[in-house]
Amino acid sequence: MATTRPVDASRRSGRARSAIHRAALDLTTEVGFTNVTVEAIAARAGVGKQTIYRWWSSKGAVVFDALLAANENAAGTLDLPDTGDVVADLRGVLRTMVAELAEPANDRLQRAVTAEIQHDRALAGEVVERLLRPQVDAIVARLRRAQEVGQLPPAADPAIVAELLIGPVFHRWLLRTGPLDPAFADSVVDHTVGTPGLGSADSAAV
Amino acid sequence: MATTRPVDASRRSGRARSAIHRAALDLTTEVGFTNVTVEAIAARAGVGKQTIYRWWSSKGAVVFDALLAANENAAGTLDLPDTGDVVADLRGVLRTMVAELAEPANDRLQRAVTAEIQHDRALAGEVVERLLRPQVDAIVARLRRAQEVGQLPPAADPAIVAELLIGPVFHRWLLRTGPLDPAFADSVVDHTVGTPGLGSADSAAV
Amino acid sequence: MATTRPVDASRRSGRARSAIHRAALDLTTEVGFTNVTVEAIAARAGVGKQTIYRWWSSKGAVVFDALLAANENAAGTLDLPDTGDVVADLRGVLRTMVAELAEPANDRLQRAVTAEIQHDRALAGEVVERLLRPQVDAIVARLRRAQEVGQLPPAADPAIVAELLIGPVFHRWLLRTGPLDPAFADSVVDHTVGTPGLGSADSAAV
Amino acid sequence: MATTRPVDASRRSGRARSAIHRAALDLTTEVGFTNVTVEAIAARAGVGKQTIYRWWSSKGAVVFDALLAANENAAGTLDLPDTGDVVADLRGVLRTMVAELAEPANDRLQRAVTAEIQHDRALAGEVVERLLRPQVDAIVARLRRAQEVGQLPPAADPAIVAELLIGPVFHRWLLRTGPLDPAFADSVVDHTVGTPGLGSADSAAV
DNA sequence: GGCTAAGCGAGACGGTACGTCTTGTCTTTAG
DNA sequence: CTAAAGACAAGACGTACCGTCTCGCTTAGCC
Repeated sequence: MATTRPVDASRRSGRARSAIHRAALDLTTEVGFTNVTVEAIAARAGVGKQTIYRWWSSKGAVVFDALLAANENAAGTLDLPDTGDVVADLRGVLRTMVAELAEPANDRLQRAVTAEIQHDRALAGEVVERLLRPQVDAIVARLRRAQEVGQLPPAADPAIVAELLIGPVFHRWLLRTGPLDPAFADSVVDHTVGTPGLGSADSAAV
Repeated sequence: MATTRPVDASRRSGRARSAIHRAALDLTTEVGFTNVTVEAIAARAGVGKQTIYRWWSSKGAVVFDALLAANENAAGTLDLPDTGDVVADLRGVLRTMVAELAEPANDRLQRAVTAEIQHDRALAGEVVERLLRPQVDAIVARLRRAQEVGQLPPAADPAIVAELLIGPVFHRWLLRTGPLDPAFADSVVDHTVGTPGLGSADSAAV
Repeated sequence: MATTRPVDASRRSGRARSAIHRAALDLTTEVGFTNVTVEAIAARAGVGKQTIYRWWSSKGAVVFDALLAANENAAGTLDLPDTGDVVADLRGVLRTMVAELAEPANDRLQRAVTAEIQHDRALAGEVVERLLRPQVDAIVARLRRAQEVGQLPPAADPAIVAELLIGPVFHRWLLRTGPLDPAFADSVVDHTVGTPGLGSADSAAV
Repeated sequence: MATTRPVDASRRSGRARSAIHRAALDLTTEVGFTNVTVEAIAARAGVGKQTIYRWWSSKGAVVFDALLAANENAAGTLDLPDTGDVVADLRGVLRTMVAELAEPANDRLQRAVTAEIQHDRALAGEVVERLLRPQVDAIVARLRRAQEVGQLPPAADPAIVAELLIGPVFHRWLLRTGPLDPAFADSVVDHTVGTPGLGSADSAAV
């Protein structure tokens, strides 16, 4: 060509970065995190291994960075719906959570993440802060509004209640202790914020 | 064990078996599951690698079998104390759970197990059935007794309530979303079976 | 056999012995000596490994014992034909030798033997004495008769001449330095005992 | 080298290559070819196993490549002395050959080579062409000069005569059919090119 | 004709080496 | 001058055999 374009190094490096992100995510869902190799990511991304090692410290770091980047882009709003009925709203939230975890690609990816952060505290912190925390905060906010309108006793700690909701779903999903379906989601919500008098036989007797 | 290949087990060397178990557990707590190698286990146990591969299919299988065997031996009774006060009893159970997870060696081992079973469904099933299930069942039994004496509303599903108790603890431990201390254990119990009227603002208002 | 350990041979199972012999020979021609394993011989013969190790000291010992036993059975007489024409007779001998070495199964087996005896002096001795020596002796005997009837100069050492005949054929076969065909066999005989005056230009000039 | 896999050799590390060559040769003479292992070569050379497997296909290939390289360096001239007396000259050649084969380190190495090339045709070809052929060619050249000056009958084929000289020495050495000493070397030369009339009793009678 | 010592088939055992794979660093080469 | 391509040292992988060692079970031969 007559006019050769000047090589823009910053743009090129961005190309490599996103190619690596894409390759990392694709490979993880295709063969599972354990079977992903740095070499495979480099090959798939059309990139030298050194280009990966220059910016990331390990396979884990690459894949999570990719995951976080993807999530951040797709983030959108995390405001929970507020129909005025906190039980109905939370049922919706937990049903969504259950549905997402049931989706195979998601399930695989989340399990890989959960497994991996068990031996990398730094990654763990980042994943929790950037993927999980926003979700929890949204629930806490919704619970606070419920408290304001008297749908939740003032004594209840919204932060604890949020964990009471998320914890069992997470537990059942991760350990497969039972079927993870909408019915379970509803049960958790009902036992936590829905059933009057669950807290004590006395109140039920009232 | 279920995780072993069904060869002729009658000729199996008990000496080798227990040496491998011990080596596997020791190494896992010493260097962490990820850094354990089959070769190291074999060397430490004074055993040929083939003797490991003859009876187990992977590093994971060895370590879990070791863990399960150790737990089975130490099992003893799983009956929860029944002081008549279900809230107090459950506080005790969760405080114990929290304390155990706080113990470094235990923490490491449990995290390794949890991470590993994410990519081995067979192991996952076994771990859940043999390590977790008994614990859950004991809590369910205790809850049922509470129901019989009117400390828990008849409408509550003891199985769900048990997960409401365990789930949040597990979640906070695994993801380190917050401090895992006795206070948190108490909070979970209180919000789940202790606080009258948590279930609804109405009942609290009564 | 000399290569076996002197246990109590009276109880020895003939069935096992011959099954091992057969398996050893078959496997050697099938996959080559290097790829034969004691375990494979045992399996093929339907025999425990210990039964082999009880009577032989190594894979080599088994295969050679098998080979020697087979040869001894098939031995018959080694008398060379004596048509009165020593050149014609030796051409026949060498042509036969060449033809046998050209036969693939034989070629493989002989090469395996030759390779193996390079690192087992005891086996080497036995192979030479029991497989090679009779052949050489037969040639020497024929040469002596030729000498008696004046077809070979009295000064020639029949033992040396025999090696002059066998050596080149063996050399060309083992190292594949050239085509091993009847023409070569004839050439060797002719240059050694056939061509008048090969020995010196003077005699040729006579 | 012909025994290597045709990867991109331009990037190859000369340091690794020669360290491997040296280690291979040293180990072979120290413990014998059979007891040499690729792992030991790698360890001794301070090299990863993969670096060996990247460029050679087997232990044999490494050792021979090392041997060939060493021989090529040390090659020098292969011109045989020409004193005018072909018998004396050839006696010298064969005595040298005998002496070299009698030297223990050499004996071990040559036997190992000879054994090994029995199950690797490619290696066999290379060894013959690069180690043996030059030697044979030198003898053939000397014989041709002898023919020109009438010390060898024109009818004799120098190539065959060369094999008549080398073959028996090789045969006796490899199979240990008898003492390999200078006397034998002389005998072979005398019976082949030295003794007038060995070819026929008639010429002797003249 | 029963006892007993052996040989037997089987195969687990502690080992060694195999040839492959991946890691993270270092080096070459082409654009 | 940079970055792809990929060689390198290291070391674990899971497999194949080694030669030794029990196991029960024939089976031979001496009492």
